[in-house]
Formats: sequence, structure tokens, C-alpha cells
Amino acid sequence: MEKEIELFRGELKKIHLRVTSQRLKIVEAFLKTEKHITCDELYLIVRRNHPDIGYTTVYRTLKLIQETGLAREADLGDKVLRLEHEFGHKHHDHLICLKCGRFFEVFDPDIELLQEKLARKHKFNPIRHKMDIFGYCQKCSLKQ
Amino acid sequence: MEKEIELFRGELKKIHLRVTSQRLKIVEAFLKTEKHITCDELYLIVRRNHPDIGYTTVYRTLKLIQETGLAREADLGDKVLRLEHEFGHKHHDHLICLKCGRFFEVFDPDIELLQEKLARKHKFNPIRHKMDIFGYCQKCSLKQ
DNA sequence: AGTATAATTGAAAATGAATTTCAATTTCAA
DNA sequence: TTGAAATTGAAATTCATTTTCAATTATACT
Repeated sequence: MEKEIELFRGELKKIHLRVTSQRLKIVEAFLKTEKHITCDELYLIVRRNHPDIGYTTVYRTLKLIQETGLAREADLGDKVLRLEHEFGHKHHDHLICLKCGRFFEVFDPDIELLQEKLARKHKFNPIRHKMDIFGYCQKCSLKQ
Repeated sequence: MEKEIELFRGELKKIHLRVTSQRLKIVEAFLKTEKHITCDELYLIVRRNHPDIGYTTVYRTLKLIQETGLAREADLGDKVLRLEHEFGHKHHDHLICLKCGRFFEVFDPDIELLQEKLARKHKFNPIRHKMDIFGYCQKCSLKQ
């Protein structure tokens, strides 16, 4: 976690923003979380230990966390902003269960390659992509 | 378009909903549109010819259009509900330009196959998926 | 240290799309 | 024809996100 915090400090300084105690507390809370957290959820966590940090500050810090590269947006299909850890985490796609809502992170280099080819075929310069497969996880498939 | 409207009528009757003039006008307007329309946009179109149809009715009819299978949700990454024609249109993925916002519909059977395999490998039963590749289209790549 | 400057904070308000409420109206089926 | 049920549209509500603003705090520069 030290590395991430150092990165955060450095990036803030680069753009002449201040490393405040609130921001540090929020980043630390974020780094400790499981993935795909919403702003609201993070606010509730932060508030437990630091009741005087407001929602707005959490929201704004979450934006900074994105900008510094520590997190990326994870769209799970509901229309809520979710962030997942980015630093030291490789790109992956999602299998999302339509019944229980759980999701699994997966990666397939062959698909990645074909995606690149597909884009090129259309004279398109790909930067990033998002692939979510919806269906039923093993447990929910059995229950049905 | 006749076929689609017949389907709509039939589906409504199945669930004991009424085929009203408002609903028909909204469906017709939807069927005439280009793809990936928002509720707001459709409302504005409908209002041109039928000023007495309200936003709420358009919104509710859009839900019905989805339920009857004439449209599917198209998530373009902004958090706005967009619908695209479904009936008679094959599944496809999107190339979305980060600069001009235009998008292109693409399809690659090899990727589809690998997606299926990937899911199976994780004991996951896939139902549908969403794949969006973000980047720069040819025109915007040149301009950069 | 003292001061001017700039950034930060958090409450509250604003925004904007999605959704619900409700009273009035319309349609359907018997 | 009439009672029950569905539909409509304006307005209100919800909910996440984003902005505003006045007060506070930190920083840089004498």
C-alpha cells in the first residue's frame, strides 16, 4: 500500500494539489477495500473512523484517485459509478451473474488479440475496451 | 415496420395491456429512428407530430418496447438509457470514438466463440454480453 | 514571523435522468 | 350501458452526481 500512497502523493504534487490528511485517509480507506466500490460505500467506510470527513470530499478524492491512476471506472451495468483498483492490477473482463449479482474477473489473451484485429480492420485505433458477459454463475445455474 | 408493429400489438395483448393510439404513435416513431436513441430524444421527436403526448407516456412505452423485444438497451458509456432496434437485427458490438462520439457496429464470430469458451471455462452459463471498444475512428485519428 | 495567495473543505443547493404518484380520462368486457 | 381496470400526463419524487459558496487551512514569498 505504501507504493500506491507514494504514487498518489507524487501525482498530486505534480499538478500542484495538496496532500491533505483527509485525502490520505480516503485513499487509504479505498486501498483497503474490496473492488468495485461506489462513492457512497466508500463514504460510509471513511465515516466510521473519520466522522468529520464529508461526502463531497470523498467524492472529489475519488476523482483524484482515478486521475492519479490508482483506480479505474468499473461499469457493472447499473448506472452507478464504481471504482476498482488499477495500480498493479492487470486489465480484465467480467463475468456478471444475473441472479446473485456476483462477478468474476477473467482474462483471455486470444480475445484481446482478436479485439485489436477487429478494430484495425475498421481503421479504428483502439485505446481500451470493456467486455462484460452476463449470465449465471455455477451456484445459480444449479439452483435454477 | 408492419411486422414489428404486429409483434408489439401481440405482445401487449398477451399481457393484457391495451394497444392505445399513443403507444402506437410512439412505437412508430421509435421504429423510424436511427439507433441508440434516448428517451428524451424520442420524446422530442414524438412531440413534433403529437404535442399532446407526454414525456411519461414515452418513457413508459419505451419500457414496453423493450419488454416486447423490439429494442434492447445500448450502453454507450455515458450513463443514459439508450435503446437500439432489436427485432431483425443481429447481435453486434461497438467501436466508440472517444473524440467525436460516433460509433460503429461490428461483429466477429471468432470472438463470440472465444467468449463462450471463456465463460464455460469458469463454469459460467453465459446469456448475453456487451463489448465496447473505445478509441479513435479513422477521421479523428488523422486529425490528432 | 507575517501576509498575500491559492487550495481545500463540507454543507447545502443544483442538476439531470429515471421513476412514481395521483386524479382525470379512456377503454374494455360483460 | 355500466362497472372495473388500464392509461394518461403533469407534477412530484428519488437518487446519484456535481457545483456553489463561505469559512478554513496551507503554502509561498517577503
